[in-house]
Amino acid sequence: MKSTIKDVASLAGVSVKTVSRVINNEPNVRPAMQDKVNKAVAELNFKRNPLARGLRGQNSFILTLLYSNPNPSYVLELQNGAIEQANNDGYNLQILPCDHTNENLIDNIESIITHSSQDGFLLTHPLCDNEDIIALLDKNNIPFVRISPFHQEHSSPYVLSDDKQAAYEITKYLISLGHTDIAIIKGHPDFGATHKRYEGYLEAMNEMNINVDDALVKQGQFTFESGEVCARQLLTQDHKPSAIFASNDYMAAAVLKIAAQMHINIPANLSVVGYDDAPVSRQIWPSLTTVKQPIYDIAKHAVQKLIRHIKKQEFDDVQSKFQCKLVLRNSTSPKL
Amino acid sequence: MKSTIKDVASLAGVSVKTVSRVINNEPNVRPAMQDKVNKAVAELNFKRNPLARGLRGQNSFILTLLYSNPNPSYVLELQNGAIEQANNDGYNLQILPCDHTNENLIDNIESIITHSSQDGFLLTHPLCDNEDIIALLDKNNIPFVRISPFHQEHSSPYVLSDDKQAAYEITKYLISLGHTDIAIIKGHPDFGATHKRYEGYLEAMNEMNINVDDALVKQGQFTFESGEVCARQLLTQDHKPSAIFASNDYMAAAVLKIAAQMHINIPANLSVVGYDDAPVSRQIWPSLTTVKQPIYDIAKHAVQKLIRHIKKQEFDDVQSKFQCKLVLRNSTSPKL
DNA sequence: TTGAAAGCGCTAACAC
DNA sequence: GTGTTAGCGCTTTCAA
Repeated sequence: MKSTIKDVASLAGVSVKTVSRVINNEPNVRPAMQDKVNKAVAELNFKRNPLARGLRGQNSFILTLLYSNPNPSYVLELQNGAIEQANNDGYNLQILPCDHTNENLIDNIESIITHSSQDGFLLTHPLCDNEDIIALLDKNNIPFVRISPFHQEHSSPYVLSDDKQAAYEITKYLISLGHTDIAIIKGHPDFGATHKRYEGYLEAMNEMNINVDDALVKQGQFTFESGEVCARQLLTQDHKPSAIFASNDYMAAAVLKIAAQMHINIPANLSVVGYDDAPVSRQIWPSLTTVKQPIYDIAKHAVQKLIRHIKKQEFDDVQSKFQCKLVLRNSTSPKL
Repeated sequence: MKSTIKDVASLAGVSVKTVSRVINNEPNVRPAMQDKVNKAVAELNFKRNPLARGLRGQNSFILTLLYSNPNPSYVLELQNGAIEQANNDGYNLQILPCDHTNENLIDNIESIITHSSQDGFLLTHPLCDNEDIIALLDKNNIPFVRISPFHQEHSSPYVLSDDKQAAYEITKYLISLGHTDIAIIKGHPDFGATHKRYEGYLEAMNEMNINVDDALVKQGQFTFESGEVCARQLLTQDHKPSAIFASNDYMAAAVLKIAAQMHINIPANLSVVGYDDAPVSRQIWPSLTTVKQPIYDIAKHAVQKLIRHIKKQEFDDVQSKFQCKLVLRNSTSPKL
């Protein structure tokens, strides 16, 4: 049977409180006592009952990861990093998928936070830019950490990857290959990443004094289908690009499809870059030059930040910024 | 503040036990009482504290989804279905990723089940064919439902999709297009699905009296890279196939890559089919003819089965089998 | 530095 | 049909 704190106490010949002190690393316990308790804990293979702990104390040691994101590999990497770190720190992670376009979103979330007990929230974009959600968490005094927010006014801590810088670099890379007619397919306007990536693109173009023709800027939605539409426009209009920066890999894959249908050789006659290093970027031919965000590390760090925030212990910067990595593959080549 | 059962009791002017009876739908409460309690519950927006409930009762209302699977879209669909159904039935779902190749797998799982409280496990393949895990759960008397097991001897309930039938159908489809030199790239031998899909292929070939040349049967690993290796062999050896059945979409995508490099036109000169309806099957050109498993429904059903199993209430079949759907896209065409 | 006792919110057991 | 009481395993007073 499962051992309880009482079992440990009687085996060690001390009071339950002393056991509690030892397992919680509280001060004021003599080393001799600690040894006795630790031995008993080991012998009985004792672990605290998290339910009882949560019921008694004011914290449940449950962290909630709230997301609304159609990118499975992104979400899974986020989950894995967050679970890893949470477990390391003695927390459980509750996974909470939701749909940011759902009308009842706020009500759903409210029902969850009012009637279960989580110590904190991890909010991914685009949810972390939703003012109603933020207001709700603030109202209920629930600590949260935002992952990749676009708006950064709020005083809560956040973690992000330097999307603008990465977009700048990948655009510079295309320019370094000799391209000047570089089109961009933007992402969904609700996502902060969309704007940051566009800014990085613009900065690189401006810095190199390359004029950005409006006709080379297309509004996508981050979906494969939107990528197809934009690619078809770009490759049939008067001003045709020699390189296309798609704001994610799904849309970049769509460019490859349209190019194949039009018998445009990639990368010989058209260079294409994506963003995210999604599985498809490796599963397609030519494989995509793209940008890899350190999602796993971001998630781990966000959990650490959240726990610090919950414990109000150490001082921590409000912002943590992670650098992305360019991944050079086969969809780009020097301009002929 | 959060309301408790006591608040409800005093507002309704009844005892806590009566409130407990009402919120748990127990019998022997007069309608008038029920009304009073329900009104108070609504007014206070009361919800049970799951921690207290779990601590007191012998069940925690936590179900654990244990998986070890490199396919993000599969895992996420599974999660979503399971979460949906669990929440509907008043359970929480704990997500537990693990690595089936990890040496300490059993110890890790044992540490989890010994010292936290879950009412039941959902086991996906290949974990559900791991005898050590099954023995561990049996030893601890934890109910579990297996998802897509290969070995079906164990008496615990399981849910699966009819992989053999789907593989049979997609092979028949290729045959119906006039193909006879149909190669198969098998999946990782540790996965039950690998064998079922191979069986379905063999059955279709045998039924149509088509001899299966060993040279057309390649051992893959479900990875893109293994698909590349097999495709290169198939397309360079003496006996070249006119159609290839890859046991999943990743490997099918790899076939497309190798074919592109060898300037083999798909589907005109080579038909390719995959399995799983993974995102890549839509993000690649030509898009893949493949098989869609009803993963979401399988997950929901598995949760229902698990809850019934936990409650030992209704009789339920040990096996639930779901049919897959052929998805016809652009990677297949009649043999020239 | 240590321990006894109370109680978190709920449900099971038992009384009425 | 309804209420009282005990106690799940733990941590938090507060006293020693």
